[in-house]
Amino acid sequence: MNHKQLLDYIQNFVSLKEEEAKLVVSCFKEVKVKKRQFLAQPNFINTHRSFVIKGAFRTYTITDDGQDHTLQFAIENWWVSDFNSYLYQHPATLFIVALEDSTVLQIEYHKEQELKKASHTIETFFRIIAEKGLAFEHRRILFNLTHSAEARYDNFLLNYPNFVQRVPQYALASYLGMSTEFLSRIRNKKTRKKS
Amino acid sequence: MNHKQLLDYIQNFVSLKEEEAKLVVSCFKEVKVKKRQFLAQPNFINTHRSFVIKGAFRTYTITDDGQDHTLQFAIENWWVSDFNSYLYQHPATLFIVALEDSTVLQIEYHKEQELKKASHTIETFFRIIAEKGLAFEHRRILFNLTHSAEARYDNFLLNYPNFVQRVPQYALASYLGMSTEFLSRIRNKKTRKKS
DNA sequence: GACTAAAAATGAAGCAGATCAAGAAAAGAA
DNA sequence: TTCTTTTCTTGATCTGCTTCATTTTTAGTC
Repeated sequence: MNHKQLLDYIQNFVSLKEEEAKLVVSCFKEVKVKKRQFLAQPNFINTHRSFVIKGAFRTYTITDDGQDHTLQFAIENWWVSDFNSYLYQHPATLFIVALEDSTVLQIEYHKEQELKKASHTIETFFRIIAEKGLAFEHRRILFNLTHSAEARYDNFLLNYPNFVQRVPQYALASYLGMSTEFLSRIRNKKTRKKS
Repeated sequence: MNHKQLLDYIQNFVSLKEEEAKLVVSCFKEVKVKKRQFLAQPNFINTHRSFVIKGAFRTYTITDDGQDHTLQFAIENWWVSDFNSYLYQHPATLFIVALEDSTVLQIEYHKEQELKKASHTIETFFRIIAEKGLAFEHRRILFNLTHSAEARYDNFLLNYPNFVQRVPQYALASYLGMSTEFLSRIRNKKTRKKS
């Protein structure tokens, strides 16, 4: 049962009572997505947010000049959505695409509101993950402001070594704010050094 | 009474009962900070977070090569802290300096935990501001990834026209991820165009 | 109002990283 | 296995932005 994975994840942060756990489970429905399929697209509202059970996703936008920019990746036990679209229930600006055949658990926006209203503990859980997300993005912004392209790549490699193999290089480059070509050069320089 | 300003702010998001309002008020203490004084410094834990009643602050770091990078500004009705230090109660990496003579209301970390535990509504409030903060930083990261230095400045000007006068230009430049000189050139180009 | 210190402006030179173009390698599909 | 498409690599050239050095302007202080 895939809901166990979600409950385990939640219980890292808070302890749910029996009924709360049941309530949570009843609000999430399983969805399977094949590689290259989309979970969300610009102009459509993100009526759901998704918890990744298995697989990997990329959240990105395409600018007028055709350039591709990655805002986020998500693998097992991460959440994925166009968060601005979800939070404000406005049309999305981002694509969310599956990088592998994936399974997610989805909750509908209004169901989430009900959950948070019904249980102080669940409210606490959502507060905690929002705060952690915010702290994470602060670190990211600061690191991006203060480091070169190469240092950003090194840092990513250090923090998410397992991630790198699962993500196409052009996507990683655009996440780190550099061109595919430049990331290719950085990598090439490193492998030459090592050997 | 300055606590009214805080309560009004909170009640934009949730409705507090009489006792909850009193409880909140009892947890915040007023602190005055003169221009150029520090609210926080690297290596010290942010034991408090601050709600700005009056004045302006800048949150920044200085890299080994002496460069100054601004993570955040805060004016009236904004929160200010080294959020990673506050959330995890770890030593800070950021300076927080007053850009003007300022007044803040401070809450101690453990008091905030108690507040959130004591009241579902207050928990909801903190969840909401964390979510809004997260959505904001997502927009910021995406905009930074997808736009040139000049466009980033234009966007800031558009969204925070009143802010620009209160913030030194070198600080704004470092917030927007460009050198002071380059921002100067951008501005100069614009004023020449207009006249 | 004169003096001092901090911030902003300006020119010249340099560079990190982008762009363009073309080929090589890898992954999917039939 | 072959064919097709996508991804990655590599070289050549270009540019947005930085850095450095100096001057001008603004703000703060006695």
